[in-house]
Amino acid sequence: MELDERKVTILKAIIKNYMETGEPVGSRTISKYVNSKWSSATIRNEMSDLEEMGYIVQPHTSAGRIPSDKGYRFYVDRILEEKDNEVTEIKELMVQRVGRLELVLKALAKSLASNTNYAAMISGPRYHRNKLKFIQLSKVERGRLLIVTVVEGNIIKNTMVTMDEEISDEEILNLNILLNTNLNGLTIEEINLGVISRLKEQAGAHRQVVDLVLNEVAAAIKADEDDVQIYTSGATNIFKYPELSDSQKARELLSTLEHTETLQELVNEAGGAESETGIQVYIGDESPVQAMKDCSVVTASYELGEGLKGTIGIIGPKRMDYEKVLKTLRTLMTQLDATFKKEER
Amino acid sequence: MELDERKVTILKAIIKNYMETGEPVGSRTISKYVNSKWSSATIRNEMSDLEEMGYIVQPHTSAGRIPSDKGYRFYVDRILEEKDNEVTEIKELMVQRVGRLELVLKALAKSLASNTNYAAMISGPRYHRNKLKFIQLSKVERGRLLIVTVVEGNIIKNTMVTMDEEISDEEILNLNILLNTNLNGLTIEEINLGVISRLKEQAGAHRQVVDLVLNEVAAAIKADEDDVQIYTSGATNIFKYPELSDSQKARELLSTLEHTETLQELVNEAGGAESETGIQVYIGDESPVQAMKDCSVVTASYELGEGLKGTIGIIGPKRMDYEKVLKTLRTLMTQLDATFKKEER
DNA sequence: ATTAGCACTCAACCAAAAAGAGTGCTAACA
DNA sequence: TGTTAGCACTCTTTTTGGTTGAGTGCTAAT
Repeated sequence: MELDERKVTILKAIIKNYMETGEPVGSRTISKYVNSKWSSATIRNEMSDLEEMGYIVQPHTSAGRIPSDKGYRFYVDRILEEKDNEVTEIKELMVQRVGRLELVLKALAKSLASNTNYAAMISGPRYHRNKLKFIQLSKVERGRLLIVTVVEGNIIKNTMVTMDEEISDEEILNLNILLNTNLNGLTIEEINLGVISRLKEQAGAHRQVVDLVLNEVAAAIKADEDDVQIYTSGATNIFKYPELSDSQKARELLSTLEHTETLQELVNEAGGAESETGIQVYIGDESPVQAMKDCSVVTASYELGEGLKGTIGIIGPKRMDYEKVLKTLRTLMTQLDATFKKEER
Repeated sequence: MELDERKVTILKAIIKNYMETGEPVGSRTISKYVNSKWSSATIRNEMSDLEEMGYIVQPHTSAGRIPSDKGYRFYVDRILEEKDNEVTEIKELMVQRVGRLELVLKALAKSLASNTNYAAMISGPRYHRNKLKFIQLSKVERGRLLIVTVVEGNIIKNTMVTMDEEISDEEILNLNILLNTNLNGLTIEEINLGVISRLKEQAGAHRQVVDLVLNEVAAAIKADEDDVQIYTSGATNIFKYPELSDSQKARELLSTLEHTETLQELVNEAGGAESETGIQVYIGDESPVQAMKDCSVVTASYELGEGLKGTIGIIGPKRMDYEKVLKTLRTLMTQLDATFKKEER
């Protein structure tokens, strides 16, 4: 059977209507919806075909139809593409203080969630393979050393360590120079035994401190690789959609959103499967996260400077307003890119 | 009417039983519960009295009784006090890396939530009136300056700024010395015009940089005063308690837990009303947050070093296991104190 | 003062009935 | 031949009414 123009029109109408109401839609409704060009009986016939072709389903015999995953997929793949991508301005993003990445991400998630009325998720950049850009030791007080590490992408880590050994300001200065000249531009993997022993040699009396510092730096970065920070917002938005808000489903979903380990998978998947635009749409079972099989998930990966990547996700009902979400994400990507590029020089 | 011993026994039994089952408890149940000393009829009479006195209520005419807020209050105030405060060991806290306060707090919230099966909330320390301990400027690359600020309590802030002006390593060294000697030990409020102009004078050619730095430091600290970070965990635990998990209530509660602004009030209140132990119990309407009127909230304030205070909260059903929660919090306080004191030297 | 007993209340449960929404099919129509 | 009106049918949802059982309040006996 072929998907002729009328079928497409009707399918479109069904999906659109269902997205608005969340209720199964019947033939009469559609008949009125598409300007009474066809009677409900005709629509019924067409619907019957569409069901046979797998684009829509009936929750039960005497109910209207709702789009199947395949239906949504069709909608996303074909119908949305036709539209021109007029870029609407997203509400001015609160990206002012880029030094404080954490806050920016949180704010971003929040703004996304309240803009779309879905749940939003955003992962901090993954740290992997990043080059050390700058190390700074400072003596904050007797026996306490502050280690500041900056890697490419301007991500800053602080670690405070306590030392037994006493160390003078001048010695710290020298250590700083030593560390920076030897380590800058290296990735963690590249700081191997050879580099370390050379460092220690040059450190002279303070090889212990060097040891300590290297450990801490490694640990700080390591810890972050394991658990990339993930921020969520608007989780409770799902209560706005009756089909998701029965106790059982809601609980499962919210749980998943709370436990970032599971979201991690989503991030990995999204970061891995490179689509052209960096935007991925998972409908129902397509989602890598089982708990979201009744939802749709749209992910986008953003980039901040030298290959540092993070992921943004919108989680909502299958009948989410794909058009708006995609538009929003696209705009956001553009803005983020612009912001970070400017910041980067 | 007086609350004689028998009434207390019965009230206690009602509360305890209700806390276990979550169902209204009837006279027969209690009759058996307290070792058949009194018949159900007697219990009924007593219950009738207790209801009149406001300690228990009937959800509807032919149901058992459940404790009222007043009933719980009685339980918390009187009955728990009697128990000896044997301190049980809390599961070993993951407080290893105190440099990264954020992670510690998150982990703490998580552990609390999973230990108690209620929702947990923890606020970072409030920043107010804290003395600057250390400032460090570093040139990360051409035209980019990293400002690291440490205040008492070892809370570290980073800010990255971009400068037009070029500045040499040596000049930065001097600026560092200048800033530290002039600002150390001062609170933000104390850095007034006088201090600033003196600083600028001494800065010579680089008064612009000084300006920039001071602004950033002020902004960094200011921003934090406004929105103290609050971390929550185990929000979905509330689904474990049927009386809280109907869609409407759950939604409201979860929303509140998600929007930290409201929690802020809780933190302020808890921090303000100093009880002897620093632990506060809010039952139902007593809570400063309206959305929690069907819950009980237990807050505790902890201290980390020089007057830096934060708040921990447990949010659960009114029939929460007060004994366990209080015990857990008390132990936690002790451990936190110990940890931070050690860390502090 | 305590308790047994009984009448009464009310949520919860269940089944059956009615209502309503929507379909599929057939026959008529343009 | 494609479209449509109409009707019988299906299935969910809502309503209704009856039943059950837990639990109470009151009274009268102990």
